[in-house]
Amino acid sequence: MAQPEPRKSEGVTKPAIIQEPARFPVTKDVAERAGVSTATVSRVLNGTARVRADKHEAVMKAAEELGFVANGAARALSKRRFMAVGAVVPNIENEAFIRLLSSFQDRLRQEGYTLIAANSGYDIDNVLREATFLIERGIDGLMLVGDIHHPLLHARIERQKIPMVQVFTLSAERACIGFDNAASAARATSYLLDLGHTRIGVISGLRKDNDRGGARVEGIHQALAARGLRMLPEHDVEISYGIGGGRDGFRQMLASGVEPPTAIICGTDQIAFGTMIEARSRGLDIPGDLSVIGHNDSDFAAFLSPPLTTINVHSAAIGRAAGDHLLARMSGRATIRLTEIDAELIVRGSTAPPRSHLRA
Amino acid sequence: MAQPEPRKSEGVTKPAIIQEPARFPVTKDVAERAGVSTATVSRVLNGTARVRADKHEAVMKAAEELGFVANGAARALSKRRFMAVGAVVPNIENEAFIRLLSSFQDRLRQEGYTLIAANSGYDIDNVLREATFLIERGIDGLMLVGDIHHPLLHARIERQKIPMVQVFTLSAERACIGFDNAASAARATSYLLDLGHTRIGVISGLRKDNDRGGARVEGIHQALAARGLRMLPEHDVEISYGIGGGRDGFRQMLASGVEPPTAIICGTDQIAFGTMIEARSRGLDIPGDLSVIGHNDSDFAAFLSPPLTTINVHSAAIGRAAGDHLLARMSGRATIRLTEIDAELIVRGSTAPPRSHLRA
DNA sequence: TCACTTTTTGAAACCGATTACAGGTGACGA
DNA sequence: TCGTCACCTGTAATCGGTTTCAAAAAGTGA
Repeated sequence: MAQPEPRKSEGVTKPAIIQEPARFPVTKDVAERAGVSTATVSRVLNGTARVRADKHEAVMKAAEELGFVANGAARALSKRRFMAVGAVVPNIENEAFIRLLSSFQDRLRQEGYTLIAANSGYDIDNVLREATFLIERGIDGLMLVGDIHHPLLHARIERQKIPMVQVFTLSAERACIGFDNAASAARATSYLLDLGHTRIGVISGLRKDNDRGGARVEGIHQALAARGLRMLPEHDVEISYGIGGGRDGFRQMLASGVEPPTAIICGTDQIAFGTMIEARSRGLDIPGDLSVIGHNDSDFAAFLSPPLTTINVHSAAIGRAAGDHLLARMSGRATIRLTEIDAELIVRGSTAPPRSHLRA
Repeated sequence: MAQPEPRKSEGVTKPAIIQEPARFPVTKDVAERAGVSTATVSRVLNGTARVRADKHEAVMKAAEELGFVANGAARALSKRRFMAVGAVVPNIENEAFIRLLSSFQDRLRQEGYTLIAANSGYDIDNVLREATFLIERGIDGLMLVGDIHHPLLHARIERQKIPMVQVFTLSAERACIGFDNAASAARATSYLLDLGHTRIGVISGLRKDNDRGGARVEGIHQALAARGLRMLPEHDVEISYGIGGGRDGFRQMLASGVEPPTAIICGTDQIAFGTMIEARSRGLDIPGDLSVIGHNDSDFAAFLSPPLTTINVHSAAIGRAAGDHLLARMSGRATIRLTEIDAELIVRGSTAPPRSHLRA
């Protein structure tokens, strides 16, 4: 078992053969092997200038044989281009953001850019932290969700002159791809009002540091006010995300003691699903006793019973447009500051006129 | 409207004031402002060596005032560490992989590493392409899903000496964090057999280039064979992922004309959900007429009616362990080649003894 | 063949941080 | 006061590509 003790002389001799750092090949190695200069290697491999056919071939052959892979850091340093963009989203596990990132990445990938995504957990300080981390990495562009961020963040982005685009929002100052959250929520509310609902509630995720969520609730209030109605404070509940959250939210609303709403607008389809489950478990009929509207048109929304009416925010289209926008900015092309990709109400079976309305 | 023609002399004069490249500050700028050398700036900012208090302060102040942000590429080049790891997953929109990536990233982030994720769409050539792209970027480590990859890929990884770990699989040769897909599927099958089922079917996603999916089906076959049973070819269907896929799959199974199975094991909870919907729409009772098992324990699984029996593959735990593993390898620490994080059958209401069995 | 373009090419500078190394400083004991 | 040592600090080399510049080679027309 015991290793034989190495002979002393071996220890003294330089460990030539054994140690052999086995570094991976660099341009210089390729250049030597092909009998050209490193400049020529670079020219061949990047196609940046004409090179005589025989040398071209020699370089290709040498690179192939050595299994040469360019060092990205060195390239980024000399080109002053990192070929990567960053994105900070509130929650990487949320379907809307996944679709956003997925289409955003696809678009960038087409032009050779890499996406580095981070999540902030809906915390303004985390957005700053993660974005700074990405900026230090050297990203060439940045996508953020929403318009309200740490003031230091904007300063940092401007200082580094990093092209930035905000999504799911329309801001007065910065480049945005998105929609008017208040207006779209107001539209959904008007739809419910037109059906005859007057007691409308909302169950949303946490609204702290979340301008979109806040704007949506604001839009609902406005639409109600426009018809001389208002929402009871007990009908406005804020929960942590998810199906369980939806159940809790609705339970909480009922526990408040006031007369329950006849319609609820939920922050996500998951919350809407939870609300439906809780309502059903209490013997309520959907949509007869309670209409429910979700957000994002998740896979399962159309398959619930009844199928869920939901607001499709077109995450994938927004991601693609954000990619287009940043790619343009990064290559110095002109861009439109605001791109509106309107949210759309998909009416399915979970909404109907309220019973009271039918009776009247 | 027309711009006034610029005076000729202006054209000749160098555009000094206007142009001003406005480069962002680099170490040298900080050094000058603080009256020290760049070496000291580096030492202060990284805390790599003691520096006299007054200089330390001067550097911090200068860096702050200039809004200095270190250039990641330069740092990566000189440290020969990129501080990023890559991951290639089959489908970024699949819940299991999202959880995997999310926990993997959290773990890495704790040690200052960045995750760069790519997806392959279950295509072996895409895995090669994306992984190569990441390697060129200079990643310090790599996570792959499954054990079967393009031979060139392994060669490339070895050549560049990049620590790599495979997840959701247990391979004979390479470092893995995962479980035995065949064994866990066999266990689920045995559970159904113990309930009295004899006609068991499977609906899975595409199995091409997907060793995990293949192994699972294999495990089911083995468990059946162990009791002298076998699966009808008509009961083995392969579909594209999703709820719609599940519906199609079950419809296809019924359309084949043979007697339908009394239990079905599905590749994902989405597929299981689709199967349940389709079965229900045909007047079948679950679990009375059909038992259904899913995979991954999605959020909604517990909330379906009946709640879905499913195999929890512990994606988050696997992601965390994969992070631990790579972090250890990247800092030269010893690691265990195989870590088994066993999948677990969560029994809920969608499985029960078959009617025929009860009658008997 | 010669003068003059045009195309290819290599040497060396450069990107911006880290770090090996050598030199400088001050403290302390003799 | 001097030597020694511990501790700081700056100079310069380094990482591995890209790119500028000027020289060399090749092509062109007379």
